[in-house]
Amino acid sequence: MAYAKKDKFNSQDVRLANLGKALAHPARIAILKKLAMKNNCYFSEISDDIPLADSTVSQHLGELKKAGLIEWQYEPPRIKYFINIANWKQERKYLKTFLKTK
Amino acid sequence: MAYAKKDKFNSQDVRLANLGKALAHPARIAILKKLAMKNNCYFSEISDDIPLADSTVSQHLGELKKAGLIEWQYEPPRIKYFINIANWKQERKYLKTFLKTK
DNA sequence: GATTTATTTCGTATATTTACGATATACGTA
DNA sequence: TACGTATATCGTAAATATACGAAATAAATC
Repeated sequence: MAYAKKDKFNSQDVRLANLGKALAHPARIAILKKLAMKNNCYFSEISDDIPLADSTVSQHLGELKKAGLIEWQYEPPRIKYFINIANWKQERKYLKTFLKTK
Repeated sequence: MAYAKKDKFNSQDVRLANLGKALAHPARIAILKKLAMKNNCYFSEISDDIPLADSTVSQHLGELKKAGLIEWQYEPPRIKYFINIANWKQERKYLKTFLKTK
Protein backbone atom coordinates (compact mmCIF):
# COMPACT_ATOMS: atom_id res chain seq x y z
CA MET A 1 0.00 0.00 0.00
CA ALA A 2 1.43 3.22 -1.21
CA TYR A 3 0.31 5.33 1.72
CA ALA A 4 1.22 3.11 4.66
CA LYS A 5 4.09 5.41 5.61
CA LYS A 6 1.73 8.27 6.26
CA ASP A 7 1.02 6.61 9.59
CA LYS A 8 4.50 7.49 10.67
CA PHE A 9 3.90 11.19 10.58
CA ASN A 10 3.36 13.29 13.67
CA SER A 11 -0.36 13.45 14.44
CA GLN A 12 -0.23 17.22 14.72
CA ASP A 13 1.20 17.41 11.22
CA VAL A 14 -1.46 15.01 9.94
CA ARG A 15 -4.13 17.16 11.50
CA LEU A 16 -2.83 20.35 9.93
CA ALA A 17 -2.52 18.59 6.59
CA ASN A 18 -6.13 17.48 6.83
CA LEU A 19 -7.19 21.05 7.42
CA GLY A 20 -5.08 22.09 4.44
CA LYS A 21 -6.83 19.45 2.37
CA ALA A 22 -10.25 20.71 3.42
CA LEU A 23 -9.25 24.18 2.19
CA ALA A 24 -7.55 22.91 -0.97
CA HIS A 25 -10.33 23.60 -3.44
CA PRO A 26 -11.75 27.02 -4.42
CA ALA A 27 -15.30 25.68 -4.20
CA ARG A 28 -14.78 24.78 -0.57
CA ILE A 29 -13.22 28.17 0.18
CA ALA A 30 -16.20 29.83 -1.47
CA ILE A 31 -18.64 27.72 0.54
CA LEU A 32 -16.94 28.56 3.83
CA LYS A 33 -16.82 32.26 2.98
CA LYS A 34 -20.50 32.29 2.12
CA LEU A 35 -21.48 30.45 5.29
CA ALA A 36 -19.36 32.84 7.31
CA MET A 37 -21.03 35.82 5.76
CA LYS A 38 -24.61 34.64 5.96
CA ASN A 39 -24.35 32.46 9.09
CA ASN A 40 -26.35 29.77 7.37
CA CYS A 41 -27.51 28.85 3.90
CA TYR A 42 -29.75 26.36 2.16
CA PHE A 43 -28.06 24.02 -0.25
CA SER A 44 -29.53 25.76 -3.27
CA GLU A 45 -28.18 29.15 -2.18
CA ILE A 46 -24.74 27.62 -2.08
CA SER A 47 -24.96 25.68 -5.29
CA ASP A 48 -26.29 28.70 -7.18
CA ASP A 49 -23.00 30.43 -6.45
CA ILE A 50 -20.70 27.58 -7.39
CA PRO A 51 -19.97 26.84 -11.06
CA LEU A 52 -20.30 23.08 -10.65
CA ALA A 53 -23.04 20.48 -10.85
CA ASP A 54 -25.23 20.15 -7.76
CA SER A 55 -23.93 16.65 -7.17
CA THR A 56 -20.38 17.97 -7.15
CA VAL A 57 -21.27 20.76 -4.75
CA SER A 58 -22.82 18.13 -2.51
CA GLN A 59 -19.55 16.21 -2.70
CA HIS A 60 -17.58 19.28 -1.61
CA LEU A 61 -20.00 19.83 1.27
CA GLY A 62 -19.30 16.23 2.20
CA GLU A 63 -15.59 16.99 2.40
CA LEU A 64 -16.26 19.92 4.70
CA LYS A 65 -18.51 17.72 6.87
CA LYS A 66 -15.80 15.07 7.00
CA ALA A 67 -13.32 17.70 8.16
CA GLY A 68 -15.80 18.72 10.85
CA LEU A 69 -15.96 22.28 9.59
CA ILE A 70 -19.68 22.43 8.85
CA GLU A 71 -22.96 21.17 10.25
CA TRP A 72 -26.42 20.88 8.78
CA GLN A 73 -30.04 20.75 9.75
CA TYR A 74 -33.08 19.33 7.91
CA GLU A 75 -35.70 21.90 7.19
CA PRO A 76 -37.88 19.95 4.78
CA PRO A 77 -37.73 19.99 1.94
CA ARG A 78 -34.45 21.81 2.28
CA ILE A 79 -31.22 21.46 4.23
CA LYS A 80 -29.61 24.33 6.05
CA TYR A 81 -25.85 24.43 6.34
CA PHE A 82 -23.73 26.36 8.79
CA ILE A 83 -20.21 26.47 10.12
CA ASN A 84 -19.38 24.25 13.09
CA ILE A 85 -18.13 27.15 15.13
CA ALA A 86 -16.49 25.15 17.90
CA ASN A 87 -14.51 22.96 15.52
CA TRP A 88 -13.66 25.81 13.24
CA LYS A 89 -12.29 27.84 16.15
CA GLN A 90 -10.27 24.87 17.28
CA GLU A 91 -8.78 24.25 13.85
CA ARG A 92 -8.15 27.91 13.32
CA LYS A 93 -6.29 28.10 16.61
CA TYR A 94 -4.22 25.13 15.58
CA LEU A 95 -3.42 26.70 12.27
CA LYS A 96 -2.59 30.05 13.82
CA THR A 97 -0.11 28.42 16.16
CA PHE A 98 1.54 26.88 13.16
CA LEU A 99 1.57 30.17 11.32
CA LYS A 100 3.17 31.90 14.26
CA THR A 101 6.21 29.63 14.31
CA LYS A 102 7.47 31.17 11.10
CA MET B 1 -29.65 26.41 -11.37
CA ALA B 2 -30.43 30.04 -11.35
CA TYR B 3 -27.06 31.26 -12.66
CA ALA B 4 -24.65 30.15 -15.35
CA LYS B 5 -22.24 27.74 -13.81
CA LYS B 6 -19.39 28.12 -16.24
CA ASP B 7 -17.98 31.17 -14.45
CA LYS B 8 -14.53 30.72 -13.12
CA PHE B 9 -13.78 30.72 -9.46
CA ASN B 10 -12.84 33.92 -7.71
CA SER B 11 -9.05 34.38 -7.96
CA GLN B 12 -8.81 35.03 -4.25
CA ASP B 13 -10.45 31.69 -3.59
CA VAL B 14 -8.11 29.97 -6.03
CA ARG B 15 -5.14 31.51 -4.29
CA LEU B 16 -6.27 30.37 -0.86
CA ALA B 17 -7.00 26.92 -2.22
CA ASN B 18 -3.47 26.74 -3.62
CA LEU B 19 -2.06 27.58 -0.23
CA GLY B 20 -4.28 24.90 1.29
CA LYS B 21 -2.97 22.44 -1.26
CA ALA B 22 0.63 23.28 -0.40
CA LEU B 23 -0.15 22.50 3.24
CA ALA B 24 -2.21 19.41 2.46
CA HIS B 25 0.40 16.77 3.19
CA PRO B 26 2.03 16.03 6.57
CA ALA B 27 5.46 15.78 4.97
CA ARG B 28 5.17 19.34 3.73
CA ILE B 29 3.96 20.56 7.12
CA ALA B 30 6.92 18.83 8.74
CA ILE B 31 9.33 20.38 6.25
CA LEU B 32 7.99 23.88 6.85
CA LYS B 33 8.11 23.42 10.61
CA LYS B 34 11.70 22.27 10.47
CA LEU B 35 12.77 25.13 8.22
CA ALA B 36 11.03 27.57 10.53
CA MET B 37 12.82 26.18 13.55
CA LYS B 38 16.29 25.97 12.06
CA ASN B 39 16.09 28.86 9.60
CA ASN B 40 17.71 26.70 6.96
CA CYS B 41 18.52 23.04 6.35
CA TYR B 42 20.39 20.89 3.91
CA PHE B 43 18.31 18.41 1.97
CA SER B 44 19.68 15.46 3.92
CA GLU B 45 18.71 17.00 7.25
CA ILE B 46 15.17 17.26 5.99
CA SER B 47 14.95 13.86 4.37
CA ASP B 48 16.41 12.18 7.45
CA ASP B 49 13.35 13.36 9.37
CA ILE B 50 10.74 12.32 6.83
CA PRO B 51 9.69 8.66 6.54
CA LEU B 52 9.70 8.68 2.75
CA ALA B 53 12.19 7.97 -0.02
CA ASP B 54 14.57 10.81 -0.85
CA SER B 55 13.04 11.16 -4.28
CA THR B 56 9.61 11.62 -2.72
CA VAL B 57 10.91 14.21 -0.27
CA SER B 58 12.41 16.03 -3.22
CA GLN B 59 9.01 15.93 -4.88
CA HIS B 60 7.39 17.51 -1.81
CA LEU B 61 10.06 20.20 -1.76
CA GLY B 62 9.15 20.81 -5.38
CA GLU B 63 5.55 21.44 -4.37
CA LEU B 64 6.64 23.96 -1.76
CA LYS B 65 8.87 25.68 -4.34
CA LYS B 66 5.98 25.79 -6.78
CA ALA B 67 3.82 27.42 -4.12
CA GLY B 68 6.60 29.98 -3.58
CA LEU B 69 6.94 29.06 0.08
CA ILE B 70 10.59 28.01 0.04
CA GLU B 71 13.85 28.98 -1.61
CA TRP B 72 17.14 27.16 -1.98
CA GLN B 73 20.81 27.80 -2.51
CA TYR B 74 23.38 25.52 -4.02
CA GLU B 75 26.26 24.86 -1.62
CA PRO B 76 28.10 22.02 -3.36
CA PRO B 77 27.72 19.23 -2.98
CA ARG B 78 24.66 20.09 -0.93
CA ILE B 79 21.59 22.25 -1.27
CA LYS B 80 20.38 24.53 1.47
CA TYR B 81 16.68 25.18 1.83
CA PHE B 82 14.95 28.00 3.63
CA ILE B 83 11.56 29.65 3.84
CA ASN B 84 10.80 32.44 1.39
CA ILE B 85 9.96 34.87 4.13
CA ALA B 86 8.39 37.56 1.96
CA ASN B 87 6.04 35.15 0.21
CA TRP B 88 5.25 33.25 3.34
CA LYS B 89 4.30 36.46 5.16
CA GLN B 90 2.11 37.45 2.24
CA GLU B 91 0.31 34.13 2.10
CA ARG B 92 -0.05 34.01 5.85
CA LYS B 93 -1.62 37.45 5.82
CA TYR B 94 -4.03 36.33 3.15
CA LEU B 95 -4.95 33.27 5.12
CA LYS B 96 -5.36 35.22 8.35
CA THR B 97 -7.77 37.59 6.68
CA PHE B 98 -9.79 34.58 5.58
CA LEU B 99 -9.68 33.09 9.07
CA LYS B 100 -10.91 36.33 10.59
CA THR B 101 -14.10 36.40 8.56
CA LYS B 102 -15.47 33.49 10.52
C1' DG C 1 39.34 11.55 -16.59
C1' DA C 2 37.15 8.65 -12.95
C1' DT C 3 34.97 8.56 -8.54
C1' DT C 4 32.20 10.13 -4.79
C1' DT C 5 28.50 12.62 -2.73
C1' DA C 6 24.11 14.95 -2.66
C1' DT C 7 20.11 15.67 -4.84
C1' DT C 8 16.87 15.80 -8.74
C1' DT C 9 14.40 13.86 -12.55
C1' DC C 10 12.31 9.98 -14.96
C1' DG C 11 9.30 6.14 -15.52
C1' DT C 12 5.67 4.12 -13.69
C1' DA C 13 2.23 2.03 -10.48
C1' DT C 14 -1.40 2.97 -7.51
C1' DA C 15 -4.49 5.95 -4.76
C1' DT C 16 -7.26 9.87 -4.42
C1' DT C 17 -9.81 13.75 -6.05
C1' DT C 18 -12.90 15.89 -8.94
C1' DA C 19 -16.57 15.97 -12.08
C1' DC C 20 -20.92 14.66 -14.24
C1' DG C 21 -25.50 12.54 -15.10
C1' DA C 22 -28.58 9.17 -13.53
C1' DT C 23 -30.89 7.43 -9.85
C1' DA C 24 -32.37 7.19 -5.11
C1' DT C 25 -34.25 9.16 -0.97
C1' DA C 26 -36.92 11.95 2.18
C1' DC C 27 -40.67 14.63 3.01
C1' DG C 28 -44.60 17.78 2.36
C1' DT C 29 -48.70 18.24 -0.30
C1' DA C 30 -52.51 17.16 -3.52
C1' DT D 1 -51.50 6.92 -2.64
C1' DA D 2 -49.22 9.64 -6.14
C1' DC D 3 -46.46 13.60 -7.09
C1' DG D 4 -43.13 17.34 -6.80
C1' DT D 5 -39.10 19.44 -4.64
C1' DA D 6 -34.57 19.45 -2.63
C1' DT D 7 -30.59 17.12 -1.96
C1' DA D 8 -27.64 12.91 -1.53
C1' DT D 9 -25.61 8.85 -3.38
C1' DC D 10 -24.04 5.80 -7.13
C1' DG D 11 -21.35 4.61 -11.05
C1' DT D 12 -17.75 5.94 -13.45
C1' DA D 13 -14.31 8.60 -16.23
C1' DA D 14 -10.54 11.68 -16.19
C1' DA D 15 -7.15 14.38 -13.79
C1' DT D 16 -3.97 14.85 -10.13
C1' DA D 17 -1.20 13.33 -6.20
C1' DT D 18 1.86 10.19 -4.04
C1' DA D 19 5.31 6.80 -3.81
C1' DC D 20 9.37 4.15 -5.15
C1' DG D 21 13.74 2.74 -7.42
C1' DA D 22 16.68 3.61 -11.24
C1' DA D 23 19.08 6.78 -13.77
C1' DA D 24 20.80 11.42 -14.48
C1' DT D 25 23.18 15.54 -12.90
C1' DA D 26 26.56 18.65 -10.82
C1' DA D 27 30.48 19.75 -8.36
C1' DA D 28 34.53 18.48 -5.53
C1' DT D 29 38.25 15.48 -5.17
C1' DC D 30 41.18 11.73 -6.33
